[in-house]
Amino acid sequence: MLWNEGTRPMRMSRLMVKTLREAPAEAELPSHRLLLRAGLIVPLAAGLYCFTPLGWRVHKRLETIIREEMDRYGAQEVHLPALHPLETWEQSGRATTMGPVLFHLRDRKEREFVLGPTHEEVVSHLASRHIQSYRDLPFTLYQIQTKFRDEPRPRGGLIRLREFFMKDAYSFDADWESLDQSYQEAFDAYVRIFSRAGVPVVAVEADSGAIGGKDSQEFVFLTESGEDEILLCDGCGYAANAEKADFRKPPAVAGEPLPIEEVATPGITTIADLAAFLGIEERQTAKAVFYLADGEPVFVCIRGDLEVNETKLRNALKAADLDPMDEAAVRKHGLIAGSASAVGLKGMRVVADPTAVEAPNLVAGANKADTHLRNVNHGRDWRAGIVSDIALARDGDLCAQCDGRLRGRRGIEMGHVFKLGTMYSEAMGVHYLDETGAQQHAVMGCYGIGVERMLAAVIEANHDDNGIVWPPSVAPFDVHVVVIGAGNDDVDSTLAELESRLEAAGMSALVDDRDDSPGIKFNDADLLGMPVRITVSPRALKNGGVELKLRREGDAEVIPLAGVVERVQAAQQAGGYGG
RNA sequence: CGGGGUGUAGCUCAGCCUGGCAGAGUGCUUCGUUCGGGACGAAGAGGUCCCCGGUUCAAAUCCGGGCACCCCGACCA
Repeated sequence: MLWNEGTRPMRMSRLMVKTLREAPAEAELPSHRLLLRAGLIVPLAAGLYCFTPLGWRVHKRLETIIREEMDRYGAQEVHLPALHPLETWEQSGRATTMGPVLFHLRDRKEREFVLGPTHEEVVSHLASRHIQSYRDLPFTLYQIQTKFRDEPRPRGGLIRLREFFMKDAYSFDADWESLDQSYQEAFDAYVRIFSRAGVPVVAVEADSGAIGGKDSQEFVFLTESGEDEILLCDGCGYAANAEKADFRKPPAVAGEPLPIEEVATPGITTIADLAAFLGIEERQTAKAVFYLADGEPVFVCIRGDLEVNETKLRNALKAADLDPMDEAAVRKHGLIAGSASAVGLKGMRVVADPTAVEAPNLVAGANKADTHLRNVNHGRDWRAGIVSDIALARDGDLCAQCDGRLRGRRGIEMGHVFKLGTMYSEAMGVHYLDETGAQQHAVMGCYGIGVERMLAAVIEANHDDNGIVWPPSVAPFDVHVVVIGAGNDDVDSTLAELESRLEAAGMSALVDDRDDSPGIKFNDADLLGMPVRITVSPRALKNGGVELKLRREGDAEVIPLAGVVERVQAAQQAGGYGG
């Protein structure tokens, strides 16, 4: 649990760190500001940071927690190359689907390589060399390794990097039932990892993409500054990424189909205006949205009171790429934005949400300006090529599973567990012979955790106005010793005694021996955030010992030197993060 | 890639509009006084004013182009 047992306490005067009184202007997130102010990281370029000794110690402790929990359930650590031949990515087809995020390079013989953004292909290659029989399954491999992604927008300090450490694990099973168990083991390990590291997370259902796959869950750290929209039911435990979230849609206004008729709607181009103008509800209208799916025009229709979920739409279309049409494309395909409908539409695919198909007598566009149609009915007036749930769940919507309501929250994805299935084992040739001698593809799962992102979240979740408040499990040092009055014989001898006691107990300590004022030292101690602060000073000695203060609590107390180790241990236990 | 913002001392920023000695705070060095919550005095060091080009007697300042960084959206751990 303590990798640095027996090491001498680190002297602040020797530690390669410089705290900053003010954070650089570009840093906005608390974690970003504190990482820079405490000198844990130093920027090199957008999305690239150097870790200082202090920052790297935290990184290593997080890695240790991850390794222990992965090893605990039998996952086996490996190391895979970060440099991959381009052919490996062509073999899976992801050289094109992941195209823009891949960093490309060539060797001296002009052979093309990429820097690995993830390792499904390579681990599949490795596994394929081993797996021959069902007797070789199941197993889970993992590594903690650098990933490279040419992100469109690195951001938030350690939140979104171009080079980062990921703990990525891959399970190989003979069938889906066995995968369920491997998946559950990984899931349980993740719960323990985040709990130990002091990162509160919620597991939410996530989109598994158009590439097949089955269950997929994300471990999300809830924070206003998060980039993901999460929906949580206030009634049952349902939690899902907005991309995936299911909800109960309001019922349609019932009625027998009436004859279609044109109505003049001068200047009306939005659903809200249309409903107000005609004195009807938004759910009595049909909303039209236009997309380009892999370059092909797609007409999308949904009931007017709902929004389109682009992830669900992409999946329904099995499209790799989906973008809303810009004005030029809208014109090019002869669509009238604000007055469009699928009635009489030709030359493009039509995708509809069931709500637009089931509701009778909707008001839809007439495909000419300032005009709409009343009483449009699916089947009679238009027909969708694809009918699929493409509605976006929003804050306040009804839960699909209980009578509760969904609440929208923001969050950052810390980890992802995903039942991949056989996509990669088919592409990369990972197969085995079953009991009957038939060739089968291994069923895979993959499980990722972003280490730096987790570090940032630890700080987001554990800080106050004065600085970081490390959970004992990941603090760079167990104890921060502030020395006041160095040169005084009693202070010097007490410090020496304290240091040897801490060392003997296997506790790591940072000793602020700098020739600075007490105020500077106390403020730095708060900023750096070690769980326990011990002050050695003439005043404390006069009061019978050294002063001990917990970072997460306000008051200090003087205790005899002999009681220090015991108190520090108690504080570590009380931290609530099983070390 | 679209939109917005910023670039001047290690850090935070002023100066730019209205062209004319490159500045403040903080940090750093030295000396002295201090010594329990970012002390005080004195003396110093520190600059490609993001880059390239243009205008001008003269450019941090005006004009053109480029780059970098940050923030918001489409993607991910």
